[in-house]
Amino acid sequence: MRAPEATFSYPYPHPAVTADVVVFTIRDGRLSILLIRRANPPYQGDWALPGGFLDIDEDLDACAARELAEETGVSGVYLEQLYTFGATHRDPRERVISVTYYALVPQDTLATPRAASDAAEVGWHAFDDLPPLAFDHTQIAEMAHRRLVAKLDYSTIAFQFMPEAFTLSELQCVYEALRNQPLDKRNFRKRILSLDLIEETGRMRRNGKHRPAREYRVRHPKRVEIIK
Amino acid sequence: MRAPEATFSYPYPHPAVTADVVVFTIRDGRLSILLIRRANPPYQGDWALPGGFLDIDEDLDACAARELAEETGVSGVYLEQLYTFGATHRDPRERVISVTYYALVPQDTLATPRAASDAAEVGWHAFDDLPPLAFDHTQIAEMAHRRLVAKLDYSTIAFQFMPEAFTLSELQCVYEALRNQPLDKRNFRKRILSLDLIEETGRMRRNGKHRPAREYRVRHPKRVEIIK
DNA sequence: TTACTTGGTGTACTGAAAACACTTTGTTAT
DNA sequence: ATAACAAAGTGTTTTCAGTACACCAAGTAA
Repeated sequence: MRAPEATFSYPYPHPAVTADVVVFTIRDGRLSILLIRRANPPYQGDWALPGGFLDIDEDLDACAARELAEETGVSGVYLEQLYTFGATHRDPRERVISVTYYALVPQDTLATPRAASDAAEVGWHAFDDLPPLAFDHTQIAEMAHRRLVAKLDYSTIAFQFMPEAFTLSELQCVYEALRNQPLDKRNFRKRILSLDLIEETGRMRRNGKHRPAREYRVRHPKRVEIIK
Repeated sequence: MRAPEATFSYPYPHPAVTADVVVFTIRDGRLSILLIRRANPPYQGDWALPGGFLDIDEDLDACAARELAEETGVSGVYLEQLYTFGATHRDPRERVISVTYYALVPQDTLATPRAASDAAEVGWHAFDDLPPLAFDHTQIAEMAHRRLVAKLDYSTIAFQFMPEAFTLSELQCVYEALRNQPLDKRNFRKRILSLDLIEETGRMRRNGKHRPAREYRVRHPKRVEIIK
């Protein structure tokens, strides 16, 4: 812990730098993001994106991953830099530059995330029904959403939402939730299988009172590729 | 001017923030970028991207535009945020976060850019024959190039390289320089004209000892649109 | 055994991109 | 004047990927 009376001086004014993360998942067939309720001013009691200040000897990506792990317990997930927000008065305390990231976590990890550090509460919120957010976080979440939807069409990013084993119907539900429109089952399966990026596990999944479905796994789970 | 003995103190260490810009143009049919030779340490005498420190009451975009104008005299061009680089020791002086941008300027603006401020020299360099660059600027330039090439396929970004009036052959040369491969003339013209984004000026261009070409202009020069 | 629910499969149509060669119009040299 | 040259300009056919579309299979539960 740093002594509170220590100060750090520079010949020119320096902004503070934070990393903030938009964590997406699919819950109950709806695209959702993870929010924390702020325990302290400013915007005390409001919902906000998880994130926090950059340590002076820490890489930006590491800061985003650390804040994500500290505030949600998630690690090892897909994390990508989104954009850097730096409007002069976006934080009332001091000049703050926010380097933002977005993360994709598999369905049903973290059914009930625990509150930690400076969060009074943590919870999933359906993206199409977000509460008002602190700072410029609504704008950040919207940009992350646009990027995610755009990447659906030319990358394999959607696989990052899938658990280790899944069925083609489950994968189709993810695509439908993200694009917000139904897809033809035969065309969808043809297209996905032709990418040759998933393979059968050999097991079957019994999901209800009907015919069981084949289980698949992603061949290279960590990799997000550009396609076409 | 700020008094040199003034200092600015914070209870936690703060990084410095810069904006650096990769300025692209097409010169003699080759994709080129604008570099400055550093007048001061570190990396004194080396080539580097134009850029500089963020003023504490200045937006990030404004900083990039200001540095671009100060060091090259260019303004009013297409400028887009690229990525933020913040590896811990990318600058030997102190922790520096670089918010990078890329800019596209029309062919033949700035045939001979003038050196200014902390640049000993300014010059265009063909992208496929760059000198070693200071800091992590080679990495930044390569990322800007990947982004530019990717955007060719799904946006109208290439028009930003064109002067007010141009011929279809000139436009095709730009696409060929960026993709580094020849294109079919008939298919190219059909595709470009079907976008309905350019119109004839009514004038003809005499470019040599052969048939003159129709001149075109962009309908909405400032706008970069996503297509398809 | 029947009704129900989701899993799983193939073909025909449509529209966009790719391949491809010759005529036109101006300039310059003889 | 005319012939040689150089880049401008112009349509059709082929190919491939995306879309539309309907029925049988396999398990569960009453």
